Amino acid sequence: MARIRAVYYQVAEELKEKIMTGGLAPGEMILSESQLAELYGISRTTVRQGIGLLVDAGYLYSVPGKGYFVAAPALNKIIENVTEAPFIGQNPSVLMSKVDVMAADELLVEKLRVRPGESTLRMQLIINSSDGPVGIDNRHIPYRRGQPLLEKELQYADFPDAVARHSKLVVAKSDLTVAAIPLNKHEAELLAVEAGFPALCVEQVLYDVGDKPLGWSITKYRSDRYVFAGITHAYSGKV
Amino acid sequence: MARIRAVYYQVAEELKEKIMTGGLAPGEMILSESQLAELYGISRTTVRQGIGLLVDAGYLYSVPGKGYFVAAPALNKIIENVTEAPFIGQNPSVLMSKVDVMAADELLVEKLRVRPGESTLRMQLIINSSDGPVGIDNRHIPYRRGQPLLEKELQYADFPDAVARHSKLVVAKSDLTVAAIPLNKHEAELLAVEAGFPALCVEQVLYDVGDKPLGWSITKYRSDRYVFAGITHAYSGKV
DNA sequence: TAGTGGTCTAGACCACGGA
DNA sequence: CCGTGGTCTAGACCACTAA
Repeated sequence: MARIRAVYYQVAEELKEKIMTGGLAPGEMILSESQLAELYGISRTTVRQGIGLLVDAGYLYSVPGKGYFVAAPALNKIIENVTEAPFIGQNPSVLMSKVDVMAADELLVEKLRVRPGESTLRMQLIINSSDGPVGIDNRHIPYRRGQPLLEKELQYADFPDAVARHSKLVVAKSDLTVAAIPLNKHEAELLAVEAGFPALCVEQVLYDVGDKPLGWSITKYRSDRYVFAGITHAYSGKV
Repeated sequence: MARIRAVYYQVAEELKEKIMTGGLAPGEMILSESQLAELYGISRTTVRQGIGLLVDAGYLYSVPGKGYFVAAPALNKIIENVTEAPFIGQNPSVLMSKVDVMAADELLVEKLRVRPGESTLRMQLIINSSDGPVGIDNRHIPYRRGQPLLEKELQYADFPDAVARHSKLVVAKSDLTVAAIPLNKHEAELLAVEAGFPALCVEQVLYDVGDKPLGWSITKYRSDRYVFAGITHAYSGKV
């Protein structure tokens, strides 16, 4: 085997090619590790390294005691989110319009699992483009006594960043929902449209490694100036 | 080392623990492969296997010639999509309301990159729950001469499935956008609301391995009966 | 020059599946 | 029983980084 790329990488590419061109059908078993090692004149370890790439990428799966099988391709439900592109309009900028500490109401108790009445940091940010207002972002973080309010940190970073900096904890998970809602009168005013105008409502709850809520953000975008976009793949990167 | 789990797995878990409890800060270099091998009394290969898990999961990254470093945790932009949960209402069912072959208009030429006027298969599906209509799904697939119309295949499978079966090609990628739009009079009638009612509009273009469009689906959901939901993680599965 | 991660070898033993 | 993948060892050479 020539050494343009690593040998294990070539093994992976060759197998992938056989799979993608139909030489190996879904459900079919491929040659065993030992057979491939002998076929290519390389060690079993190297064969395993190549096959490992294809398993990780979703082309193959292993059945211990039997062998490797070609996986049925299926668009998995993993979305690579593109957050920058969807702005319709240029030069997005963010303006912190309100910051205060409020007592947790029912909604905050539910979202952040704090005690009713507990102090909560609330921020409102207006997202603008050169064409005018795009969205309103309302962010809520449980207030920790003695934690200074670093506005510049909270303002400029994106929400997960801001929360991680403020809470000094690792944001490990987030739940995300995207919905369509009509804007109420106040929101519509801020976004320079009439009440009832449809908005794209992106809500995100951030959690630490122990599933404790660290922050809650709800952003309402003018539907004519923002869309939520992403890409899904049947096979994941590499090889 | 006891053999409750594989040794390499224990190595990964121990390192992960050190990272998550702050014993190892982001940007910090960990012990080298050889040092860990000696420390645990195992081979370098086994250490590498364990470290590999942490690299894949996003806890560590390697700098050849230098060492492994603790990665700064960041909620990545990968979303595990939950498609089943978001139905508000029970017992979703799908009704194929229209199937025909149409000549490609401008929109179809853009989305499916077919020639203007080319035959295109069009389907309209109404999504219902026990509470009433939820959404309208419009699906478009380039028409291939001699490809029989297998309604039952096209109706019951989800769109990527249906396209894969019909085109007999692997659906490898899809572009997805989620937007908020007001329903027009006809759509509003089908969904039993008044015109202008906000809808969540989920659009998906499916591509084969060569980025050739295989199908285009645009679904409009009643905003009070459907939300788009997902989960994001800073670290990906395993260990 | 010494140490690092990246690649590769030629073995070994194990649990498991199937004939 | 033999073949499979899963784990593990004890080496080797390489390209690269840093002192």
